[in-house]
Amino acid sequence: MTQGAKQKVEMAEHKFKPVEEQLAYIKKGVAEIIPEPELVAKLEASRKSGKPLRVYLGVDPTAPDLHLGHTVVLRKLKHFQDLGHTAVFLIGDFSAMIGDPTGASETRPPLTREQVDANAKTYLEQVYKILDREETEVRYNSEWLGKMNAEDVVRLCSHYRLARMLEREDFDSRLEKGQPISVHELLYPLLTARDAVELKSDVELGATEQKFNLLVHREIQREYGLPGQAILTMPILVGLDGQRKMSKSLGNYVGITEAPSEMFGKMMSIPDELMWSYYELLTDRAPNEIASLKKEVSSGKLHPMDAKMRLAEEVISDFRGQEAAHKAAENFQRVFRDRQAPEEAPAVKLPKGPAKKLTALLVDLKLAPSKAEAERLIKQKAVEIDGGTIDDPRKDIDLSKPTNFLLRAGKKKFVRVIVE
RNA sequence: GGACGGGUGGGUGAGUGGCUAAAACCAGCAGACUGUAAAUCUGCCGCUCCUUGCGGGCUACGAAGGUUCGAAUCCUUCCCCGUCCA
Repeated sequence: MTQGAKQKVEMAEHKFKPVEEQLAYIKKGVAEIIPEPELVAKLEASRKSGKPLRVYLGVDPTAPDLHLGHTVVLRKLKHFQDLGHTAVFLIGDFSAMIGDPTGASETRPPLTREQVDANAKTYLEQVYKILDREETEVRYNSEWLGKMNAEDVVRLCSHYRLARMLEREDFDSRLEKGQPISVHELLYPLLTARDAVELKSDVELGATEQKFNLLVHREIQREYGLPGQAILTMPILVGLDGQRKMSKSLGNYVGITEAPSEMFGKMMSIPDELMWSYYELLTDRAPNEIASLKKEVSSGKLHPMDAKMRLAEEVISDFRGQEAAHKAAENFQRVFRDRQAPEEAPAVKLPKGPAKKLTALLVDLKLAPSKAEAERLIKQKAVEIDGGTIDDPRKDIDLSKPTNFLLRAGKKKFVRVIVE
């Protein structure tokens, strides 16, 4: 062995942590590794050769904002990045126009090019709150999918069988229930498999509901003469209702661009039991740390509310910084624990003008979606001005002279109204 | 291409001429209780106007027309979905 080659091997040995150590880090919070021995072998090979693994996560930019549910898998990708592997963030700008049928009980309306582009842009900015901007390889699947011609598509499709495709649960159950399935939906897993082929990935990450797609990707990679990627799935993050998966359409989500105090309030509203899975999937606390926290709570040493507040503060500081998170925590204490007015309610300046109906004012300030709803809120004693309940739906608010009051609608919504 | 079944509010789903802004359930919202948790209980849950009344107007049962004093309900055409046959 030459001097140089020897040196190279030594360097390689030091580039990655021992496989066992890596594996322990990788496994935290993971739902399933398919197949685990293969992942271990890949890690070993990479350590030996000094070549990082290519680990990718594909995301369809179907909505402009990320929520905590999305971050679970992103955090796992970040873990690989921390270990020195190559994180590939794939934006499914092409596949988003088909729409992933996963978990869908009906065909999704396809997105337009414009929507997809706009979403992709805001996605990336948010993704960098978790991933290292410099170290992340960002790819768009239109790069290759957009170039495929009919022949390429036919070829690709010939690698998979209909019966296999229909095995997947959402197709099967839709078929069973007599619900429509469009042919283009069958294409989704195949086209995204093309991504795995192009990226020559060693590992692909996804939520458990993506398992079927990821497995197809692995098989197709082999059909194209590549070693099949290992698959790593993460559990679905349960939403605020404690029942269903966190999703925007269900409204049980915490967006990562939301105001810290908003995020805080939402996090606090999760069922107690749920906080442990949030700890596991949304923080970097070690499993044994979480276990001991849990023990403290069940023994009565730690109040569940305090444990939850700690969680909320930790998660929020990941996205908004420690200071903002801490402020949100203080604000929460003040408003809900001590039942005082928030220190900083969003202030709205109104022009001087004639008296206005309270119902109209509530709508103007977006505290109610319609006047009918505003009237209901008032009748239900949900509206307060400077701490005093208003129950007269016909009340007029005098805006003809300078004034300043705190308007509350419901538990969470406050606005400071200022007329100068 | 043919035969049959179907399209109702955010969801499931009742309703076959007026009593239906449309049952019931779920979701959602508000209040009580609390730890803004959960559970529970109570109320609300299309929009709008005012004289806030078991008030008036408007919009709504795939779409457009029609019958009728009156249509989610009947008729015509169209669109969409499913099942079976080819």
